[in-house]
Amino acid sequence: MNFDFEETPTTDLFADLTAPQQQAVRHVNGPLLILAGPGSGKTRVITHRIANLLCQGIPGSSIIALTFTNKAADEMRRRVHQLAGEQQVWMGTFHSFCARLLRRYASLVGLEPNYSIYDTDDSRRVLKQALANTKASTDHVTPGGIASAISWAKNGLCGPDDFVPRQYSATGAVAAQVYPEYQRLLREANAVDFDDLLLAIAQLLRENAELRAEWDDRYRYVLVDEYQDTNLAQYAIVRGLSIDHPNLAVTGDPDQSIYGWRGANLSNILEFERDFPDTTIVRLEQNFRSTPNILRAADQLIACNVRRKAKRLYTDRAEGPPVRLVVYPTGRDEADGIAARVAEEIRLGNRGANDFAVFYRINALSRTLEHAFRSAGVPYQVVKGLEFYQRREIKDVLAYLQLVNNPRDNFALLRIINVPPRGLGKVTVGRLVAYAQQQRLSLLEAARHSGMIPTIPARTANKVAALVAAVDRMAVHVPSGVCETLIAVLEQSGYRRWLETSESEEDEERLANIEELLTAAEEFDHEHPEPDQAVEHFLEQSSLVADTDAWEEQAERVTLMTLHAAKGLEFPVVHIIAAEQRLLPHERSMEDPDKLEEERRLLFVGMTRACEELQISLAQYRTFRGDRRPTIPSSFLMELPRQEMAYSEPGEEPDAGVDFSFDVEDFGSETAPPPVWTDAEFFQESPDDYQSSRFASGRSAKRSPGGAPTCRFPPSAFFPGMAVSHPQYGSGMIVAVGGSGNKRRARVQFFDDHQERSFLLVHSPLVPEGMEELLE
DNA sequence: ATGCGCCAAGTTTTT
DNA sequence: CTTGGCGCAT
Repeated sequence: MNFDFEETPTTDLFADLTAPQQQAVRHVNGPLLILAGPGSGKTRVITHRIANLLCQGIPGSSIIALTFTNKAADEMRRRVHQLAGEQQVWMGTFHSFCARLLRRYASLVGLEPNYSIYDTDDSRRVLKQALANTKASTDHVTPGGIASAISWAKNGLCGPDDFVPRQYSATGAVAAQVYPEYQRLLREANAVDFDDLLLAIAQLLRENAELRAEWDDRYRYVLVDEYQDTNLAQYAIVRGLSIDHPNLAVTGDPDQSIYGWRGANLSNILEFERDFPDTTIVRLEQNFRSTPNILRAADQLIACNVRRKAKRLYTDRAEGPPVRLVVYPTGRDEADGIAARVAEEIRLGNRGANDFAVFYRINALSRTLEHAFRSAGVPYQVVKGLEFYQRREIKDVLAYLQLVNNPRDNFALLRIINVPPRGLGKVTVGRLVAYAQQQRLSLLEAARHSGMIPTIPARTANKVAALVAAVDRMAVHVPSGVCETLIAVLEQSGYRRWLETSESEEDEERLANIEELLTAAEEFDHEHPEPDQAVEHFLEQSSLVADTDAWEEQAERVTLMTLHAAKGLEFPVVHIIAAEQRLLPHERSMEDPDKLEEERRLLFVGMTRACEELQISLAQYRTFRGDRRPTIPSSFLMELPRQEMAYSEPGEEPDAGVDFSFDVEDFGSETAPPPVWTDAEFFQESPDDYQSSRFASGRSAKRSPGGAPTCRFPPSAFFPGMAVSHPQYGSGMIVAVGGSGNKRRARVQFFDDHQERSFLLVHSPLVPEGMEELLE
């Protein structure tokens, strides 16, 4: 509103900002790199800067702000609105921006404007079909591996013909073979996958100079949030929009880059200054979020990374309670312990449920937590990556909508051709597909001709014809908006009746979900008064929203989410669970140093979400994939400032000076009690000592005379049941441990010679299985 | 063609 | 422990 706008004096935009923040907000022309540490008021700076640009008389329509998540875009929009009123500024995700642009230029890349957007699940089906069509050998490769190879290629701007597989890579070879067919199938169905959205626009901007100049001119001020997470395609897009008018402002933090697996290229931010000459660099290093205790721990951890821009984090805040490290006997104890602690704080009235968050590396770890919180009667919400829009019934119904919007969408038709069941099975589908291929028709067109397909019996052809007629009846409603079309889909497809007549409770829930979808559709219609493109835009939105976006900030509930989902958020109290080898550095990221650094950044992101209290925990035994295994403490724990942290076992006061020792009787007993680490044991070496002893004593550690530890792992890292290897005796398994501290011993059964041997752990060259590579 | 049941596999993170 | 894919029996 104009009124608001004028009531907000320019000076207010700079009030309560630090000097560096003001500098960034004031910056108008030329490239700007804002290196923003966690909690440094980055969003504030971006929104104030947009408001400032508007104050300078720059039209909102020439400003574009690109984010990675809808959540970030919504937040930005809300805050800019607050500062400067309703604006024409485009604020949205890269994908939604590209989707919109691609509608306009669809024909330039062989698409029609009503193209479908396939999510990962849909893309999988296409890939499966492509694999079948090319008869590629699937030995030694997984569909997932091929999918990510293709995705990787697209993010690196490699089209199907430029793809050069890595040598000696089975997956690469198959991907090279399948990629063109995969792409052909997508185009045939007038569909794109997520990566295509970026790829297509990047290529357009690169190859079509006129078009590039037009959009560069249109968006003279470009802002990119989380720049450290951009991949090559996104980089090309940003670059293309910033050549004639290089008023590009990016914010990011190399230490918070956690999407390398998705093709994010850390070089984009590390080399921004080289790419854009005369860049102004602003460093936001003051942290307004966390206590110094938390900050020091996070800072010391991240200092272990090599690929980074050194950065000093500081805060004016007062010291808080020490960061806690807690060891629980099992994963269940861990969950129960946290839930109990949270429940107690709430009961005492110290905190509300929404003050707490629990982070974990993988979604699978949420189950135990959910169970614990439910038993403890603590309200919680799980922020899952895939929820609503991935549900079968939602995807089914949306597939009808997709088919109606894009009649060439073969995969949508394949999905719903027999849902609800209408007697059209594999055989009929096969005949339709064959006919469509032979006649070069879309599947729906082929279905229209079902009566003329000799291989299809008349009775079946009638069923097919009925389906086609139903789809046609749905299509009639498209101009009237999403809600009406959706209702037509539910009626004409028989989907609603199918669920209604079902006895199962599951189907009842599905019906409820569909009602929810209808509500969303209604809302959408309400917000988008022009009904002609409503269905298309609704589909676009539903495929580009993640459920992370549905997280309710204000709800009185504990938040449970993955470390990835936590980025950009903050909570008074944060718990990070399962700080264990193979889980927190995830097992698939342990060998590659770059990936290991990314895991470290992930933990860094998690830690820096905490404002007042931070607890990192692990379990000695964890049940995973059905079986219970002893764990190895995360190597990252060795990189924290252990001397100033509070270490405790559940039930113990922090730093209570616990001293557990094992009886020798425990040796050899099958049911040995879980191993226990004392503070002293666990934190035996400072990081520097740890590193130097690691690298000084090579693979076959020699016994040093003075009694200094030569083992490269703390004695407490070894448990009964753990697989270990020995440079001389090969691999074996620990059958028992005893003693504590430097006297802790392990008895190992070796597989090679079937002998049992006993070791004084501090001096042993024993290495936990799978950790050998870590030692170089 | 449908539905059931078994076996197998595969599990990071998300637009 | 889950999901999904496949094969068999009806």
